Amino acid sequence: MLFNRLFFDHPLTSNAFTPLLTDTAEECNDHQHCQQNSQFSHDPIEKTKLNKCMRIKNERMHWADAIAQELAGKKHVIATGITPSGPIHIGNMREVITGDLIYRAIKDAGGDATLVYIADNLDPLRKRYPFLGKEYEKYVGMPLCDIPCPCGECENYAEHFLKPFLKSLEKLDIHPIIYRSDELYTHGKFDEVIKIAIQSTERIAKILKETSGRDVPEGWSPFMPKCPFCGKLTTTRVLDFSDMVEFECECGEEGKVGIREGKLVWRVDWPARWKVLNVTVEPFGKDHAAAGGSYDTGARISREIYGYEPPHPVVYEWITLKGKPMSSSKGVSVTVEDMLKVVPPDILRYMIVRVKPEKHIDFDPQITLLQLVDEFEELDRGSREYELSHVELQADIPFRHMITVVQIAKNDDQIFEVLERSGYKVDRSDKRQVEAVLSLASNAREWVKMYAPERMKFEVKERVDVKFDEKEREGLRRLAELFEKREMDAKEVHDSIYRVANEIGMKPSKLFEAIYKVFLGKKYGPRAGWFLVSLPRNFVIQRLKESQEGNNES
RNA sequence: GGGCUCGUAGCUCAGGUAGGUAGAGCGUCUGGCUUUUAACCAGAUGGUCGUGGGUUCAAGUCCCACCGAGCCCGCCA
Repeated sequence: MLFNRLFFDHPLTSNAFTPLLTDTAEECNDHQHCQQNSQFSHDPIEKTKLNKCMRIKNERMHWADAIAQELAGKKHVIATGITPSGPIHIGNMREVITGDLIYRAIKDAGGDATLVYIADNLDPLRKRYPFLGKEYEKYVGMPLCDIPCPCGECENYAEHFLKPFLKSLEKLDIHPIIYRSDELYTHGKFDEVIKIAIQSTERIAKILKETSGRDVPEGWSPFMPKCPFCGKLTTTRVLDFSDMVEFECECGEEGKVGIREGKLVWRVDWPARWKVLNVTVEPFGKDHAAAGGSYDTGARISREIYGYEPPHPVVYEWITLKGKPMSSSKGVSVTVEDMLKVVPPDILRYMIVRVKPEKHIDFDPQITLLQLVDEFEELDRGSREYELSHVELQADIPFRHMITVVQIAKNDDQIFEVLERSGYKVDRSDKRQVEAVLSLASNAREWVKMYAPERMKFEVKERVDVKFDEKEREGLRRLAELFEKREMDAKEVHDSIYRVANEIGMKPSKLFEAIYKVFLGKKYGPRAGWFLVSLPRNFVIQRLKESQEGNNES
């Protein structure tokens, strides 16, 4: 970043062709010189030196900044969009996060940008998905915004899936201007582009044929009227157009509707939208990117029909779930909502931030996810990755520790007590802090429930139900004494365990096992020192003493 | 059949529009802290850059061919 600014802030001077030789990049103060000269010099040694200098600009730059740099000098509208035909999963989410990152990068570079999200709620329901009841069969072909909500509580089908998604956007600190396509159409924003499309039917058909190599069917129209009788978009055929669209429908009816009663087919809708919203940057999945795919046809329609330069494409790869492509309809998916139940939002952002859009991501909610969390928490707070991932108001408590905490605490109050004892201060009068902590705790609790391997799960037992041998009792007794004597911090406790074991000639591992058995009834558990100080001190003392009861007393 | 994207250390990835001595994190190993337990510190280890050609004084980087993975070309976003 810094190097880049230096590079670009340097004006080209009049003696640009004077060789400027330096041994190290730091010594060079005018990279423009080096750039020019490396191209014209024929002396290999000189070239080497010059190029070495130029190399400096190849220092790590985040992909979002690189895109922003490429786009510099113009006002931008970044358009994202997802069809709310089912639960929106994290694969879909890549589109919006990618857009947001570019948006932030442009802003950070001092540019002007707007982020837009378009909910394609006018798209027809393609089929009755497995998660829908039989009664939905009759809605196939109707716009999503005209179909009743599955839970009966939202305005319509589209809103049902949109609501949790929009809420997730908030959590992810993504704030696009939100459009719903039914509003864009019915409010007349698309009037113009629809008219042009219908009038250009022949030319559009030709473009589609030329780019995708497919003949469009007889009587094809870029506009799908919505049949006022059966409410469907997919069953109508356009017969004629003057001011109104004349159509016939498979339901047997025919008639005329206005151009606000319907929708452009996807391949035309896309470029039309670019024109209407002045879109200049468009992230999209690789499915649209192939030759003859919808970006190709869209770009031509945009130029040739709408006279609009198509937006800068940003192609992103799919996110797979343990190797399988995500698909809500096949049940192979993790919804954004679900993921945010399990990890804080910055982790989801980081997952997208850390790799270039064209890189494929395989998602595994179990251990890999935890590694992702660790990696993020270890990240240098000043790094660009951290900056781009970071979401305001995040509790600064390691997730792994929280996993221990929530398994000790029985309720919200105890969470704060446990945190306090283990050295994390939370100002409980600060509502936002409290909220942040509870939200992280809820993530951890959910993660344990859903994905934790057995080894990481534990429960503090109500009573000791294990008997110990003499050595073990001795070790535990001495620990109890230490706890009684004074308060210790986690490290001290941890050290004491080793010391006590050594004092009585016991293998430390045996003492650790005994401790875990006393409290958890298992031979292993979270790091002992940190675990023990998380518990109430009196309880620890009492429990250690209880371990003395049993066969040696009788 | 046509096309798009990806292939760099054991793993995850930088090295994107500028050819110039192959990088980071994690892991692994070693050493240290009277210390294997879900810890910390220090150091070390690690790659014929998918393969084969070509251009060049110089190629992970540019060109061609091939291999492997995924996807698109069914108007369906």
